[in-house]
Order: sequence, then structure tokens, then C-alpha cells
Amino acid sequence: MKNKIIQDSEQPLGRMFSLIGKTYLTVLNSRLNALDIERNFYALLLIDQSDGQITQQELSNMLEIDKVTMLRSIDYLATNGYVERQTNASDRRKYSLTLTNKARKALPEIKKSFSQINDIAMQGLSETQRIEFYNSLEIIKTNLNEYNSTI
Amino acid sequence: MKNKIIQDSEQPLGRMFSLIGKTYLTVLNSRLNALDIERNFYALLLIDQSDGQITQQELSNMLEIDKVTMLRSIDYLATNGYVERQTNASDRRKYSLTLTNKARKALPEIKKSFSQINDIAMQGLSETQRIEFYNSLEIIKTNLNEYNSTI
DNA sequence: CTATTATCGTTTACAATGTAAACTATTTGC
DNA sequence: GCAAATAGTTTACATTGTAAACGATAATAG
Repeated sequence: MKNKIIQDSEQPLGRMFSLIGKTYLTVLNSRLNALDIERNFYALLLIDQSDGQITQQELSNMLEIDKVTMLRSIDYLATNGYVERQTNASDRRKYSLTLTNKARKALPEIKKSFSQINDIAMQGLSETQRIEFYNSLEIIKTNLNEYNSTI
Repeated sequence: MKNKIIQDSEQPLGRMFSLIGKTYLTVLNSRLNALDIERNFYALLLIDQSDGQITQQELSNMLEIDKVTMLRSIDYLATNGYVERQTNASDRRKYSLTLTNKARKALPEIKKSFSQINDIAMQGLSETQRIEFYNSLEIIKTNLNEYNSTI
């Protein structure tokens, strides 16, 4: 049904990447629709993996999103009871972000979903092909970021 | 400077794809900043490659975007003098989209930019690796689309 | 120690994009 | 001829990105 225009290697990669990313997030959200949040799942994982002292600024660096968007994400997660802002005693400009019990209970399912969707996406690719793909993707990301920082 | 978190294959692909897609479009736009438009370049190519009878609906199918967004894109291109809507004699609900001379003059540079940015992105990958990457990307896209249509 | 500068988080404002619903004008199918 | 479908439009609302400015606090220079 969908027109298969984007097969020639001269077609824009940018559109391809954006479309796949969007579909991935749609699938993830529907896979996790038992939860009462529908985005910012990965931020929860990063907060969990942190030492319990992670700040909004650090998180936005890791996720490569700006601090206003990060603020809105944390607001969203806090409003829905997944994250709490703890004032940082040593630097009162910062918050330390921590997960609530509700979030910790949801984590295993979130991790499983990431893993499963990665698996679904990679169906039909051998282990070697998957590794090659990740490597190439990383190279492409670095190439574009480097070129972008020169202009 | 940027934290390199997304290297483990269990990290979400979705975020990776979206970020790369965004950077690609930023680079493309800055590469083409001599033009007085800053988006919808690929739509121009598709209109050019069409038989001169392509409609907004067909274009939105090809680009996999909804018709409201397509409408806004064509408005943008028309306002800036790149595209004209010709009423279709055989079906007066439709428009046939055609390029203006201004757009035709800009096309070579646009095509060259796509090609060059693809090349920049793929730097360091062999021809075989590039082909493999495109193949894998196509498979991943299909996998996610198929799974998405079942849910 | 004090004055300047930088940082964290916030607010406000604006633009681009996605989605949904309803609408007009047509065309198609029965 | 009439009901249903289609192309394009309008309106409305939510998300996301960006930029600028601000308050509170911390770091640095002198």
C-alpha cells in the first residue's frame, strides 16, 4: 500500500530516520499502554541507572534535548507520580531526581518493552548484521554531529 | 562533550533514529540556506519526478505524512513561489502540483545536497557496508510498520 | 570579602508538526 | 438519482523545539 520510494541510496536518509523513530515510539507507547504515562520512558531508565543524584541538566545532556523540554518531561513524570524532585543540599539551584515506588514497579516492564521492540525491529537480521547495523548507525550519528558542529 | 549513553544495543533505537533524523534535516537546511525556504525540499524532488499530475494526496502517501501537514507544506512552498496548484480538469476536487521556474532552478543544488549529506553521513563506511546498512534499515522499517499495523 | 560571571531551573512566547473532527465540493458506485 | 467515498480545507488542540529573559544560587577574579 505504502509507496516504496525510499530505496535508492540517493534518497534522503533524514526522512527515513525520522519516520522509523516515530513508528518506534508509537509501538513502544502502545506496548506500554497499561501505564498511565505515554512518553519519557527512557528518562525513567536513566534516572534509575543514575546514582540518585542526577539533575535535569545532566539528563537533558544525556538525552540531547534542551532544558525547557526536559523541564516539561519531568513535570509530566512528576505530575503522574513517577518522579520526585529532591532539593539538593550541596547546591540549592539543583534538584536530584528520584523514582517513586510506582515508577520502580513499572521499570521491569519498560525495560522488557525496549528489549522486545528492538528485537521485533531487528527480526530477520543475523547477530552479525545487528552488530554491524549498530556500528554503522553510531558512525553515521557521529559523522552528522561532527559536520553539524562545523557549520 | 555529549554523553555517549546510547551504545548498548538494549538502548532504545527510537530515540537514536529521531535524533539522527533531526540532525540530518538541520544539516540539510544549513547546506541550502541560500534558498528562501527551509523545509519540504524532498517534496519538491517528488513533484519534479512525477508526471506533472501528482496531487497533494498522492504526495502525502509517498511522504507518509497526513494530508493536513501536506496542505501546510504545499501552502508554504506555494507562498514562497516554488510550487503551483493547477486545477485538474478531469477531477475538479484535485490539484495537479507543478514546479515553478524558481524551483526548477533550485533543484540541482537540492539534489546535490542530498547526495553530499548522504555521503558525509556514510563517511568511513565501505560501499558494502553502506549497502548493508540501507538493506537493514529497510528491513527495520518494514518490521516496525508491520508490527505497528497489527496493534 | 566583594563584584562579576556562570549555572540551574523556570517562565513566557512563538513556530512547526501531528492528530482528529467536521465541512465543501466533487466524483463514484449502486 | 442518491448514498458513499474522496480531495482538499478549516478549526481546534497537544507536543515539541527554540529563544530570550529572569530569580536564585554558586563559582571565580581581584
